[in-house]
Amino acid sequence: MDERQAVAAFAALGQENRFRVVRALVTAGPDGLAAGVLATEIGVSATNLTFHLKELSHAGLIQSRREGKSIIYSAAYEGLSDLIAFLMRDCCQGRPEVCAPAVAALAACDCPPGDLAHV
Amino acid sequence: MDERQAVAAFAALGQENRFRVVRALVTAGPDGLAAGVLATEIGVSATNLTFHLKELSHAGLIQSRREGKSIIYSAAYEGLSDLIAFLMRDCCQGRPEVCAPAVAALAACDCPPGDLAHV
DNA sequence: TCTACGTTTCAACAAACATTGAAACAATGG
DNA sequence: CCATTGTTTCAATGTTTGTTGAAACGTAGA
Repeated sequence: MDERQAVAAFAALGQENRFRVVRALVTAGPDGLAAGVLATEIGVSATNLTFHLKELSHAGLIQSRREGKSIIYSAAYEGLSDLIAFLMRDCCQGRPEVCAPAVAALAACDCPPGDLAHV
Repeated sequence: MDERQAVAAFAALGQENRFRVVRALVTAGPDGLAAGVLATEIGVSATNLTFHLKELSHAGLIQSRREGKSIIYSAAYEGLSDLIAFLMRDCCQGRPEVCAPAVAALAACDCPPGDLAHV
């Protein structure tokens, strides 16, 4: 991930409705959510949602697939983790004041302990 | 850090010039950089820089102090690490696909090894 | 106190973004 | 094949954001 992509991703997340979309999709997991469901969940019109979804998709933070009449959106885990990684790489710069607290956040994360055994 | 603050921080970082300011200030360390130095380094007018600095300051990502004629800006490490922590907390949600790669980034970070011993 | 320097404020403008409603498109079931 | 449901496209609009130049402010040195 280069600077341009990172800035685009930050811009995508820097909008309330889009941020909520991402959160909803991450929470939903790999199965994702249909556009219509998302629209009601976020409380935004279908038209407007489409606009934001395109924005997020372009930023590489979400992806979509068709399933019957519905279009199912889901979080792009790779894009999200790339962003976290980029932010940490870019901001740590040899300063534990920045990245050490992130480690604490990691501990608070709900991931199954075994999956992080290699830490 | 709540959702509103996080979104504001993302929006602040979602602009090329502001992103570069933050990177320059993190790189500069706690001593920070004078506004004028930043302006030439980023390649932006003093007026415009002030605009972006206010934005970043409002988002809690930088801080300033006066030193003689100059105003010295520096990174707000707490704000930055809060943001990383928030992103990880919010995005991991029990999914190691997201946070495990962040751990790898941590390993790549240049922090003095001893400071992360408690990981 | 006068002048120079570094920075910010202000007002104006252009560009980008978010939101809306109507219309079009794609897939399904009758 | 028609009607229905779910989603997107399009054009129009209001709002926010980024940029600019001139003017003002604060500090320091002569």
